[in-house]
Amino acid sequence: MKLDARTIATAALPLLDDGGVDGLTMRKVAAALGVQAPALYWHVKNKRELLDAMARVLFVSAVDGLEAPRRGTDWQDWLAELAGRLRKTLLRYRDGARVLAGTNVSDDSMWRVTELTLRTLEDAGFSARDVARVFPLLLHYTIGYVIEEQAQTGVDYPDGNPYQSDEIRQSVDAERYPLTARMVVDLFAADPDAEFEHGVRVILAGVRATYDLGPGN
Amino acid sequence: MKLDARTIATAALPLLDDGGVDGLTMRKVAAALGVQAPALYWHVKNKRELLDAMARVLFVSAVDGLEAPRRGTDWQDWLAELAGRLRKTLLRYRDGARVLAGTNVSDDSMWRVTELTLRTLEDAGFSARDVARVFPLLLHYTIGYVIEEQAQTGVDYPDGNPYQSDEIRQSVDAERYPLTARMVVDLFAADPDAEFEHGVRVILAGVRATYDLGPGN
DNA sequence: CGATTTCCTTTAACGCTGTTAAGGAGAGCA
DNA sequence: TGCTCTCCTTAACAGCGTTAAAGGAAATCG
Repeated sequence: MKLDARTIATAALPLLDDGGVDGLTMRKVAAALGVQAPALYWHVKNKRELLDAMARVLFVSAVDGLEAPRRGTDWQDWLAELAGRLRKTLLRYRDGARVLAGTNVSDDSMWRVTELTLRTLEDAGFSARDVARVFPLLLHYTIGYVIEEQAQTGVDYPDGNPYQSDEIRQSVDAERYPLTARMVVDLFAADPDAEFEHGVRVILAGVRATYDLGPGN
Repeated sequence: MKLDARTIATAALPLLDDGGVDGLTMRKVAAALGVQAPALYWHVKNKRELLDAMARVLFVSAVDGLEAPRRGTDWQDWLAELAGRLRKTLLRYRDGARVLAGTNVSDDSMWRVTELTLRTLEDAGFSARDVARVFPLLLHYTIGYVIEEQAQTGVDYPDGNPYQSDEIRQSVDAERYPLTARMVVDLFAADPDAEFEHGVRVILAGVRATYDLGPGN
């Protein structure tokens, strides 16, 4: 097999599923490729760069095949789908969001999807200034949401994950904090997909309400 | 000095500033307390638990002294201030957001501020169901934003931080992606405080637009 | 009072990590 | 043949989180 940063990163991603990002070692990655650990350093400067490459692969696969909104498609639906795609991709591997978070992804596909987004928003009538703020807003929310989401199922707690609903339920004093107690119950009963989508919709509603839309919208 | 999880965590936080969370070692923390590394394990089960304790200290100090909105204070201003406080606290130490992100903070003060938020929103006329969604929304955005923010100044890249504006500017093809090229320039010229505040305001506008407010609001 | 127990720390050591140094096998080319 | 370039190997290093075992100080007990 031909080795390069991208193939290494691609091989490394599934390894996240046992042990998460903390459990990912150069030796494991090398073994998965049938190679010794130092061999990786020919293609990748260090582990940080491997993680960057993994983040890139993740992002690219999230926006792969993404096209400009078809005529008649609402810009909000299009953005919601983009955020949903990104989330689904991050959820495919344990700690996916932590891998992407704060990583410098400067791939061509990154700029391609950014440009697509900006153009979509400009077409919808937003000013250039406003447009530049929407994409980061959605991105930050998505990453924050998924990090939290994956933390709930991810971390290996030897004796009882404290994210377990029962654990948390018991830790909040229902006498003093009745609203919180009820919220916690609701939160664990909620469908994460719907909850995320809902958050995106709220943000998009905020975008709509905040910015001046040009004539015709 | 009396040692316990909280004092250890408090001593550990400033150590984040050199090396970030990846450079934080039990031995360094121990040294800062004038003690040998294994001594920490009497007070803390493992490093994960130390990081949890650090996250708790961070969160507690963020909401310390927080009070319900004074009469006449808009609920939106109050929430914006809460988010701003959290951000400022996370920014005090390198990788502060990464430390907090996805950590299980089940401190009493966590529930106190949650209850405060919920009550504030209920007073503003929101339904219980809707109310439970606003707090996570702001939290996720804030964490996502600050992680990104700290990544830009945090990571040690030996030769040139690729988050540097010049680096990124050059990596985007201004011919094919003109809107993106302009956005990148704007993004680096922007004031991060204002940008964050703006994002919060958009979200709050979305909240206002999305949910039914009871009579009188 | 000495003996015992409890609490907290120490020293020593374990297996594992990321990473570097040095060298070798093979291809392409002179 | 011999040189060079590419890519992998083995060996080794310092440093990591963590555990085991022992020690010392202070409180408790008889």
